[in-house]
Amino acid sequence: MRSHLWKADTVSPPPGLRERKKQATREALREAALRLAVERGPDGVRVEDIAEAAGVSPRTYNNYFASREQAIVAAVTADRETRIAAAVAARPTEVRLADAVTEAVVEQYTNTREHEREALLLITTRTALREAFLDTTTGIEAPLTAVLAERLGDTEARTARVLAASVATAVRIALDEWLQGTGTDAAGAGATGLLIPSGALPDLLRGALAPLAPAFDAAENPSR
Amino acid sequence: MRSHLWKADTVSPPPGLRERKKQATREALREAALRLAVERGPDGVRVEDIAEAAGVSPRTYNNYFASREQAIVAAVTADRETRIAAAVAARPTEVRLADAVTEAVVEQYTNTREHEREALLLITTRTALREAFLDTTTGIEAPLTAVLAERLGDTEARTARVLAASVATAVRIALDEWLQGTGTDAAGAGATGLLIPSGALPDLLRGALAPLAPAFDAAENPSR
DNA sequence: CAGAAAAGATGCGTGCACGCAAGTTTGCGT
DNA sequence: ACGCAAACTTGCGTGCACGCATCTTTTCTG
Repeated sequence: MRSHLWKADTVSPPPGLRERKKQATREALREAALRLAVERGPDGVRVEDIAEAAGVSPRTYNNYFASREQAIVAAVTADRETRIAAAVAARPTEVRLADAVTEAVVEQYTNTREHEREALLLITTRTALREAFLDTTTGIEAPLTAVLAERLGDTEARTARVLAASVATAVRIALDEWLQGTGTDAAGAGATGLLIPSGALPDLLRGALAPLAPAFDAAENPSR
Repeated sequence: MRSHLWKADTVSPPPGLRERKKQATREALREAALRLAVERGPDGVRVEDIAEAAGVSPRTYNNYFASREQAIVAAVTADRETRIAAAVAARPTEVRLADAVTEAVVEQYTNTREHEREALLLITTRTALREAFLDTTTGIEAPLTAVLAERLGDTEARTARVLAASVATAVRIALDEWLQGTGTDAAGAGATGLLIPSGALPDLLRGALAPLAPAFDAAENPSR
């Protein structure tokens, strides 16, 4: 149930009651996770607490999230992966694909709400939360693969998947460097006045994605 | 202790007694894990059993491996990641870097001993073991980054890391397709006479790594 | 409209997985 | 040779994380 199989086909019948209740439960869990983590500190929240706040049992919690950390970071990333794919799909086909992907990633990772900055600050203070946050980048692969396959042609399905997965891993590297720069547990924990310089993140993302541009160019124009 | 920080500098003083005992413990644990998994089936082995067979406590087991599955697959992969990096480093610098990496990967993933084939068959029967096996590809990044940085020049450290991580993720995709082709839990569990067609793996690996070749070429010859 | 099938929620039991503290072993410097 | 620091081992307690079985809710079909 946690593995969300994403399909490029966005025209689908309106979801039924069961599907709507599932989404509502998922959102309730991740909002509760983040709210409690911010209120009590990340160590003061147990799965039992989150489940109770969301009105479900701890067993149900584990049907949705495999760990405490996953729910907390889910509140931050909130479907960012599908938004990245949608942003790439929305760009005109004459835009260089490598540029389209890069700008979509930069756009989605810097349009942060105030609430999210607070959550990111929280995430930097714990190793398990940082790892879970970095792990969310794997969610970029499936939706982006679908968009790239459509753009490159279905015969390039393998290429689409490799390129999409490489984008995900480049994003992970950029975020890892970014979070390292904000201070690790040893330096960042308990530190006061620490701010996340989001101005640096676009440069890190562009720098991490740049080495992949030739691969995108070659896939887009195989005759060269 | 589980995160093994790999250094390209291979000339180092001979390890001390403590280091040798750590390595011996790690090897004892992974050999015990695999032996017990083969003897009793993967579901018949507990961490307590593995620890006892290796002569350490369960707590010590978790100092070395974060899960039951990690020890089992560690017996299969057995430092393959460092061997890949060493194989790339050993190739003459006039060999195209993309080719060097591809051939090193293919070589290290197909030189399998009979014992390993038995373990791979076991791995295909359980989802958790397959996921853990795929996760081992992340270990390719650090050693390969060091080799690529040396080859491309230290100013390209970021590029080296992105390319190495992309190789790791391409290998993961190839292995995922390969394991899917050998049958999933539904089809493979309990199936008799199922063989892993290792002849197909080189093609899958080459196919997965091919889209990254232009990125390697551009990094190797930036003036073009 | 009613019954069957599918999917979700939950309790229970089991096996972890990890932080912490205390004890032991190894390495290093004098 | 000895003392101290670093690293490792281990017991203990706590909070999971998951498989299984059972019950409930939603969807689908005749």
